[in-house]
Amino acid sequence: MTMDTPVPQRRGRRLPTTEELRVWRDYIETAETLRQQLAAQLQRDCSLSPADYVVLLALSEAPEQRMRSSQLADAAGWTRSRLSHHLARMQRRTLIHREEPADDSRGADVVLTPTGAQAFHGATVPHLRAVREIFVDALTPEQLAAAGDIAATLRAHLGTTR
Amino acid sequence: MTMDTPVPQRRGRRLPTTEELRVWRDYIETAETLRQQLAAQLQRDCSLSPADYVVLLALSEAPEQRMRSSQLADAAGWTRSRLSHHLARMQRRTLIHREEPADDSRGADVVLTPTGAQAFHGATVPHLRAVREIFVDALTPEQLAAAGDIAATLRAHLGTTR
DNA sequence: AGCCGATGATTGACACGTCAATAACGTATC
DNA sequence: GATACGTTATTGACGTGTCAATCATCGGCT
Repeated sequence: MTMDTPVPQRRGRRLPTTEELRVWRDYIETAETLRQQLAAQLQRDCSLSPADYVVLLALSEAPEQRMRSSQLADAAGWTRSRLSHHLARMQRRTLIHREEPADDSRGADVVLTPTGAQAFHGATVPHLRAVREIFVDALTPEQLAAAGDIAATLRAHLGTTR
Repeated sequence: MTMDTPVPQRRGRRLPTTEELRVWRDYIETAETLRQQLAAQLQRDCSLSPADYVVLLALSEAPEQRMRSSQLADAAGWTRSRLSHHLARMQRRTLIHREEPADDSRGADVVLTPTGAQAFHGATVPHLRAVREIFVDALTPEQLAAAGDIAATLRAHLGTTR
């Protein structure tokens, strides 16, 4: 995209160098491309979005394949709002349905339907295979370890600055 | 650190191990979190989205601060459709406007407005600073180099499989 | 009992992105 | 110069995500 960039540096190295910026863009755009590829594969082969997959995975592993809405939100690291919207869409496709629990009728129990369970089981192997092909197989064991290390470091750093 | 894999593996190591899967999730979720943090910062401080920033950057660097729609799409790595929608939104906010070029009136020239130029100039320093704080400063020079290397490897691998 | 603040979830408006269809224009070919 | 084809860009429908507002319920307190 940019070959050289006379970016205003100086004053105590406040801003990234062009090389640092290049790495940043490579990092973020590559991750985005991978996410996108995986999503396309999952959609094409299984008619599921990555978000669908996350929900179905969590429910599949849950006792009785049901879960409180708020627990699901925490498990996925999602906003309640986001989850609510997404569950509405999934319910339209009968992948899940919602029940009012006996103990606290503010909450909602999200339950995996047979359709949802079937969709998930059909999706898991192709999805994992795609992860292997697109990510794991591309990297040497050393690179893989480094990738894990970098992600952990970035996460830890996020915790300190926020 | 852990070398064993208590997951249904075997049959020619077709699927990722749990460790590989953990790294994958860390990788993709961390990138997503960073993207999200940067977007929030840019929105809060400058009322711009990352997509706005990409467009404004490209136009700022273009001769006469104008560019063919298709070139812009290529530069950003976007679909024409995506660009079209986004330009419509940006035009509503008077960050850019469109003109019909003389030579080929199928095309559209996208032009930076004064408002757009001002928004970009106000955004660039805070944005670059945020990139430094959230990404560059978190990593050692070795990790940064490794991140660049990994991204390049993944990109190269994508090229071969697609 | 009645109020009140906290909690769990939903909703509406809007930004963003994808896909498929379409419109408008250029270009070659006969 | 009319037809056919490829290119450039836009549009509409829809899925997805965010933010702020809302609704209903729970639980404690007086």
